[in-house]
Parts: sequence; structure tokens; C-alpha cells
Amino acid sequence: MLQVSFIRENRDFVIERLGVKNFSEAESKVDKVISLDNERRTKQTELDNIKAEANRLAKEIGMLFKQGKAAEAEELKARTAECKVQEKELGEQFAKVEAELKDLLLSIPNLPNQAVPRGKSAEDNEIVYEEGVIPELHAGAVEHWTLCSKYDIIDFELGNKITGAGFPVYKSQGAKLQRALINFFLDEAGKSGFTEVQPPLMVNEASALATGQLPDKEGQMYSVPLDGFYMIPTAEVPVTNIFRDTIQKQSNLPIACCAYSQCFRREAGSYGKDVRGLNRLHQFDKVEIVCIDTPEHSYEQLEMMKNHVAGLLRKLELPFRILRLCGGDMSFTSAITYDFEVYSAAQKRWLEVSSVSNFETYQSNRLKLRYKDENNKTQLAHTLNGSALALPRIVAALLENHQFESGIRIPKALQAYFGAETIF
RNA sequence: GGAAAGUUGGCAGAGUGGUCGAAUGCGGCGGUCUUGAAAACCGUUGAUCUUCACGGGUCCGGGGGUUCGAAUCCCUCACUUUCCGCCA
Repeated sequence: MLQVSFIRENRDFVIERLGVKNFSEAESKVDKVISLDNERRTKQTELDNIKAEANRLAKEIGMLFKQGKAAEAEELKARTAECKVQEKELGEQFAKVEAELKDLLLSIPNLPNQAVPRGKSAEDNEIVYEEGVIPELHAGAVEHWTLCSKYDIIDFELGNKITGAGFPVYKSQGAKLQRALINFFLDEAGKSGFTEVQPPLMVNEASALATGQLPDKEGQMYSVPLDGFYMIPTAEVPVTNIFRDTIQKQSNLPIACCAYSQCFRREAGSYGKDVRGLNRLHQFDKVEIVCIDTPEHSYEQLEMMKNHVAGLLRKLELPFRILRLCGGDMSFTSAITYDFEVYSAAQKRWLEVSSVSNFETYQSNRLKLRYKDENNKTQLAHTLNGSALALPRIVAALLENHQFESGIRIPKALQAYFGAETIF
């Protein structure tokens, strides 16, 4: 969440930036934050004074008892009663204001970076880079879902029976392709300097809140109410939370981690052809990269992450483009997001396969993730993450783009992992 | 799942109702000494809110309670360890 001190000192700027995200109640909410904060600080001062007085009296009473002056002590005790009444009342008021302020702050999204274009929807995203050649497919070329059943590598029907729509069963060479991609992505991340971790696939409420899934996206996560857990929608959640409530040494930065995990998303509200085949699943595999750095260097880190993702797509021989998301299409918590899309030649459409973002201090303020700068002052760090990569749409594009009459070609970089040059 | 014992600063570990944000040791940082280093010695070393500042408040796993006063007593939740049970 945003820092109150920043909002206080940059009211107009904050309102202007929130406007880029098409956040409608920007002005009223920002002003409400400022007034609640003023109230909070006034209450705190009053409360502190009363507590100071009560502490002073308590010490005095202690001294008097030690000196055997019980009568005088009793006299002072009577006075503390008054303090207690006031303390209780003010304490309740203070807690109420503080809670209200916190809820309000949680409802305000991150500010978009200056580079973020204005816009309402995906239509307004800015294409900043394109690479690769869109392949000419042979006459009988088909979409990946047809290829999946033709070669019997991914069974959507079977998944329907066992669980429901969006939980496919990967079979034989399909399962092997999954493993190949996961290992390929992890090895490549290792080469780029990311340290591998294997996080839990369920997180508690505090973790989901810290990275911003709660309260914003509660309905998008599968939950386990009996234990108060949530199935992770991305490894970003557990991996970033490794660093919750920590103060890093500046010499430890940048931190760069990668993690393979399965991801679980309810995708409530999705429908139509977008959900066909591998385009949108409830359970899928992804290798995530997470970075933590100082505000001075986080944008260098973002470039590094983008280059890493571009390198993966290049090695998979897939045509791709990079979009800079407009304010209206960005996530609640992001300051800037670059989406990577690959062209799916049989579906004849671009598929989002990666999203690389800098959250600046928005997540770290919730996480209480800080570092000591060169002056030994505690500062909020910047957090970044990206997919490198999510499997299903990569598989869709691989199958479609590399298909030929009697099989599917496996890109060179993947052959050693897959153990064959083709699927047939 | 049952039983017991625990949770204190970066770490180890004292502290069972008052002057305790907290002994001591280790580690860290600064210094003396040294050609340099080690050793020794001296000093320093938690976080957070508020204030221009002085100062004040809060934090001993989380939450609540008792008391004039709680790290210390009570309740509750979480976690850890050990034993038993179950089990990949």
C-alpha cells in the first residue's frame, strides 16, 4: 500500500497518477486519508500524554510503597483511575481511526510509473518490442486442442471427470514436455543468476494480504477455510513472503529468486473462446522470478528480467512481442508492467505468457520488507516479479507453431530436456 | 490426534510484579596498540510511532484480561521441541 507520509506530501501528484489508473474516487479517498491521518496523529499525541502521566504516577506509587508511605500511595491511586478512563476512551477512538485509515489505504491501488501510458483497456497497451517471424503453417494445420487429442498428450475430458474444467491431465509425451519445460526454465533462470526455491503451495492470510491478493482478489483464489489457507495463484506470493518482516543489508541486494510451482486460479468471470484448450486453466505450472532491490537499482533489475524472459522465448523459437500495459489494464499493486505475448499461429492470436512488473514500494510497505541504506537508515525496498514462464500457453504456441503434417518439432534448446526431436 | 515443556534483541541466554527496552556472552561497528593482522583493551550496537526540536508513546510469539504498575500472574490462539499414536 501507499505510504501515508507520501500521500500527505504529494496530494496532487497522487491524485493525478491514480487518474492514469482510472481510479475513480482518487480525490475523495486521498483527502480522506489525509484527514484521517491528521485525526490519528492528534489522537496519538493525546493518548501518549495520558499514558506518560499514568506511567509517571505508577512509578511514584511504587516509590511511596517502598518508603512505607501507604496512605499517600492510596491517594495517588485514586488519581490514576481518572487516567485509566480517559486512556480507555482515547485508545478506542485511536484504534477506530487507525483501522479506518488502514482499510482505506488497502483500497487504494499503486501509483503507475511515469512511463505508463494512459488508457482504459487492453486495446490501449503500447507495443514496445516485436521479435520473430510468424510461421506459415501447412494447409491442414489445426489448433492445439486438436493436436492434444491427435497425439494423445493432453486430455481435457479426463480432467473434467476427475476434477472439472480447467484441470487437464497431461499424458505420456505431454507429461514429459511439461517436465522438460519446467527444467529448462529453471536451468535458464539459474544461468541468469536466480536462486531456486521450492515454496509451499498454500499460504496463510497474512501472506496473501502482504503481496496484495487480499483483499483485492479474494474471489480469485481457492481457499481452505478449515485451516485458513489459500492455494497460491502464483509463486510470487510465497516467494515474496519469504522476505516479509525483514530488514536486509544493502550488500545482500539485489536478491533474485526463482521458483517452480503449480498455480491455482478460480478465474471467476472468464468465458468464451478465451478458455478453450490451454488458454485458461484453473491449475497450471509456472516458473516465477522474484527480485528485491533498492529504489535506485530496481529498474535495472526490471530490464534484466525482461531480457531473461525474451531470451527464453527466443530459445523456444516463438515469435513474441512486449507490451507496456496502460493504466487501465495494470494490476492493482503494480507500478509498471510489461506483458510478453507469443503468437499462436493456428488460433491466429497473441497469447499472454509472461507479465513482468515492478511494484516499487507498494508490496514492501505491506510486507515490511526493508533494507539499511549507506547511511544505516531503514528504507522500503522495491519488489519485482515476472513469469519465466507460464507453461500452458507456451505449450499451446509450441504445438501450433511447430506442427507439421505428421508431427510436432521440438525446438533445439528443448530437445535435450525432452529427449527427442519431435512428437508424433 | 493425545501428553509435556517452551517462544526474550543479529545469535546464545539471564530475568517470576515496580527504577527492565531488558544482565551477560558471542557477533557487528568505531577506536587504542601494530609495518599489517591477530590478541588484548576502550567505546558503541534493536524496531517503531509522534515532534522542527527537546521530549513522549509502543514493542519480550499474536490477541485479550488482572493490577496504581506486567517480560514476569490469568485466559486464548499460533508456532517450536520432546514423548506417544497415525502415516508418505
